[in-house]
Amino acid sequence: MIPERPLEVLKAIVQDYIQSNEPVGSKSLVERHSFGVSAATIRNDMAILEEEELIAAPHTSSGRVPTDKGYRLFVDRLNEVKPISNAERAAIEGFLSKSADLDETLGHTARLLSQLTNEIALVQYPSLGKASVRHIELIAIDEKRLLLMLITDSGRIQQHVMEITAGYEASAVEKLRNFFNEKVAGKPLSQVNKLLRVAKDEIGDPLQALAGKVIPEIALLVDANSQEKILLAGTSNLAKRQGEFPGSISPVLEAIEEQVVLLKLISEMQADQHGVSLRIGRENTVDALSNTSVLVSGYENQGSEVAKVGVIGPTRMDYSSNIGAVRAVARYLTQSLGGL
Amino acid sequence: MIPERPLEVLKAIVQDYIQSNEPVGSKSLVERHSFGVSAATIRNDMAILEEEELIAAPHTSSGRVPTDKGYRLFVDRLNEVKPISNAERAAIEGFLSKSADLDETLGHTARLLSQLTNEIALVQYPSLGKASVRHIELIAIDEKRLLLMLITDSGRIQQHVMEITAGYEASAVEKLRNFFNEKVAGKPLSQVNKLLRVAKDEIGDPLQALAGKVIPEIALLVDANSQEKILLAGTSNLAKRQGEFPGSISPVLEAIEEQVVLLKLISEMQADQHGVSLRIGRENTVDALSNTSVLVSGYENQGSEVAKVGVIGPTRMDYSSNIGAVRAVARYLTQSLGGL
DNA sequence: ATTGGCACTCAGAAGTGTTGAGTGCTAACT
DNA sequence: AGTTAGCACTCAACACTTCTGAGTGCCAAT
Repeated sequence: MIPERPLEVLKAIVQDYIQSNEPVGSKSLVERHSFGVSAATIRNDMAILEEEELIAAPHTSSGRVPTDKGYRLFVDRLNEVKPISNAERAAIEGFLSKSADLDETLGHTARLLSQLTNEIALVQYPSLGKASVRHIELIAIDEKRLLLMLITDSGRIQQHVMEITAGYEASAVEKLRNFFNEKVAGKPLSQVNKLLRVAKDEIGDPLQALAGKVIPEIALLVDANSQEKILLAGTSNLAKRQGEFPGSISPVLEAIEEQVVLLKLISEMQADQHGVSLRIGRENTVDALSNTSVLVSGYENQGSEVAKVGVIGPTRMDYSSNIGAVRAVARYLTQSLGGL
Repeated sequence: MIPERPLEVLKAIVQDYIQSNEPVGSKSLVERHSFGVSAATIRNDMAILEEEELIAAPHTSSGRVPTDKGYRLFVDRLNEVKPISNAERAAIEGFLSKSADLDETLGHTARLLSQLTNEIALVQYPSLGKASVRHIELIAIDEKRLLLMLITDSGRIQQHVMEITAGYEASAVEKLRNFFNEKVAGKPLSQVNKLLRVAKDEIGDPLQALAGKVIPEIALLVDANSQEKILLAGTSNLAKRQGEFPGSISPVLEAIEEQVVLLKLISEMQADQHGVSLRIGRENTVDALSNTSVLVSGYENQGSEVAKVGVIGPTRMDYSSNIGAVRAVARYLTQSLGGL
């Protein structure tokens, strides 16, 4: 077991390093914190920490830098989550309350979170899961075009304009709409395609042709809905803060633009006691992300967790603030979705 | 007047410099191009060019680099626009043909252009201008929520979900919709708010209350439509290519994220003989952009130019390819909008 | 257990050659 | 006239060295 003071020292090292991005030495530590002991004593404590591989020296006889393991211990045992400020709270509430539908809400959330943390924000689209159809709408825009809308109970509204070569009756559209809604409203998305295919044969002859054209388009909307997808925001933060990154940032950018990899990664992550889940450095199975930490929290809709929201940044990110921000945003997002 | 060969030399310098990002010297010039004369002669030509401030030396006795003026002459008189490749054409067509509504189309366009050029792409939303209402739609989602849609003849579809505290009749919604469309369909957006406000008083009593709630929300949609707005894509290209930029890139990022500045800048730009408009380096009135070139082309809707699309990159961008790409994308965008 | 003292280490800054790509100029050549 | 070879000159970039200071590890004294 590691005694108390060395742990305090670790905490101080992490904090100083996050702030300065410079390896921190015993002397500057005693200057900036009041341990009530001398630098030499701190050095002894640091020797213990190094023994435990919680800190490491970039080169012989330089200051120390926390290892992934060090950050991990810091986050799990030493770190108090900093609650977001009132100004931030106001920003979140103001931002999210303005959003009308799902796409807008998620887009706002991503941008908001990236501004709050100065990191890259990610927002996963709610998975198909138990989502079901609330409503299907068909609108005749003009003689040759039909607007299709699919509204799910998760609040997502999707639309698609389709061309109709042959003309059609205005009343036909309305009949078709009612017919579709009768069949699929309230049904889970996963069943819609099958239901519609079956329904097609039941339909009366004057509508049959039109229905044949519309149904595949609805299927496309449903598929687009079930596609797992991640929204990113603030990638330009990376460019701005590039000096804080060891090595090049291009591989990082490439990795996070690779949706599949990212989806796999965050789907593996399960919330811990803070209500968030964190992968530090090499804990990420993705090689290009070995210098970054990924921090996510789940958000809910209809009472069950549907997807994740979080940030990606250098391992030396400000965990206190970021955990607070991600947690708060996830909470407000859940709340905001409840109202859609 | 500058004689022919020196101009050829300038052309070669620009091309080599764009390719290598290194100051180019007389010797490497004769090696890579066949001028049929010796390096010494080229040096004499370069002296002329330097006299004219078309090229400059970053430091005494190093290779030369084109000045803004040099790029300008190159683009105006020496440069043949490289037509886009078949593969690129296919990519554009494939990409844009898939888009359903305006937002989607513009989003795709921005991403496409940034991929095509490896620069930051910008797409300006069509200005209100002569756009008019094609259709207003009201859809009852459930007892307490109403979905508002505004479809303009520029193909833009906007939606907003509003909460209704008091209940309402299903038929009332339909009546209201018909009423609204009667009043404003086909009318210019700029008149919609006024028309609706007047119409409100004409409406029968059972609908009055509901109309009173809906009309302000429609006004919001109209306003959102008239707001000038720019879409950016590929800002992470900057991070990847950062070595090609002199100095830091942060100010550049900040400048282009400042929509107002950017809007002012591109609204000043008028197409030249290539069908595109180009500001090179300090020709941009914005200080932070003195090392970048802004290249835009107008795109049309309903036969009149509505807004601009283009790229931002280092002054040493590949003008040949980029002009081709921007032009092509603008043309396809116009075409694609015609079909909405 | 803590501390002052001290020898030791090493990255980074500052200073010192060396090299080579590149220039500008002149005198000779066509 | 325009072109060219030749040559002295410049200077960024690189390699190499020296210097410095923040930092360590260890030990003997408290």
